[in-house]
Amino acid sequence: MKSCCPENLPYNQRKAIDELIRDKLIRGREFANQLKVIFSDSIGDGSARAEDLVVKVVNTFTSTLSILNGVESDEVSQFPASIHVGSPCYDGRKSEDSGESIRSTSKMRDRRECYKRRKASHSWIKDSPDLQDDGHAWRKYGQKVILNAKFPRNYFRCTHKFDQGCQATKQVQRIEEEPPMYRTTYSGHHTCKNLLRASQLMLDVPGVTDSSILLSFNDNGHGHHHDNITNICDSPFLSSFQSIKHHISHNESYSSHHYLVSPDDHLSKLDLEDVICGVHSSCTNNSSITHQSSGVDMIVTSVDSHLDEVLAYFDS
DNA sequence: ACCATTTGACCCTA
DNA sequence: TAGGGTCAAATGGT
Repeated sequence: MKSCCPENLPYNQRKAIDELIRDKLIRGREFANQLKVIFSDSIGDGSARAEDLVVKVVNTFTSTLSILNGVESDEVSQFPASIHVGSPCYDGRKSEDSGESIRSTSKMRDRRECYKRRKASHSWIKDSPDLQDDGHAWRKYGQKVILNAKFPRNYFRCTHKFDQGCQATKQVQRIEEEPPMYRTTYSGHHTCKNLLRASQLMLDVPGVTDSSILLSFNDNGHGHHHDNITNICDSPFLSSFQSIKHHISHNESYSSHHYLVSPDDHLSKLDLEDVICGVHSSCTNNSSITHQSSGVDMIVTSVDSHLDEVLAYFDS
């Protein structure tokens, strides 16, 4: 399966057009988000329905961008099966063949065409002392011994990769023996129907629905490309979380790099789902996700009535 | 029988 | 060419 662009175009031109499409989609989503804010400020049945439609538009942009980010600049794309029926990469099940090696067969060419290494951007890291359920259904597809690492790395893809074309993957690696610590690297956002389960997990916890959520950011110094981020809105991290970006760019910070999201902000389930997918356990613990290329941390904390204590903790 | 995991092979990127 | 991400046949569990 090729890029979004006509195959007869040179690679760099196709790449440029793909970039253009991505920019247009991002802008479209921003406009839809702004429209959503306007509707959420209005009152009445009509505006409620309109807001619902705008939410659908935003989600369409988001899932399309996820697909495009999966394609990225690769010459060969990884579009989901749902829109590319018949691709040998996405036929859902391996086609049983003779015992003949795939070498020198057409099958080998097919495999080569569908194989592309995933890009490292749009990935985020979560360290955790245990392997909690993050609310998504994962299927393990590989394990590798990693050079200079004590423990093997495990590879997981979304269970709905084939039936819904969901491109989300994660890698899990134990990084500490005692105390136990696991590093999970997520790549790609879920576009499957299971998407809401993670945020549901958090928001279903008694007492969480009526409490605020604190988003804390800090540049942990591991970034290579953007070492001096004074305005968190400029961080490439937030290009993955446009609705959060919109919210914090229109609201005052509680203190440096701390933003409070209250239930009144109309930034509940749908808007926070991407973030919570990464840190759903924040309802009981403080967990962070780290944007891999920029080195920016985002911490999501349920605040309850202890806002001052939480802020003091992060400022210390 | 069906589905998930294991594991060696394959193949891409740096 | 080494390292590591993915594939897919073999295997195991229900």
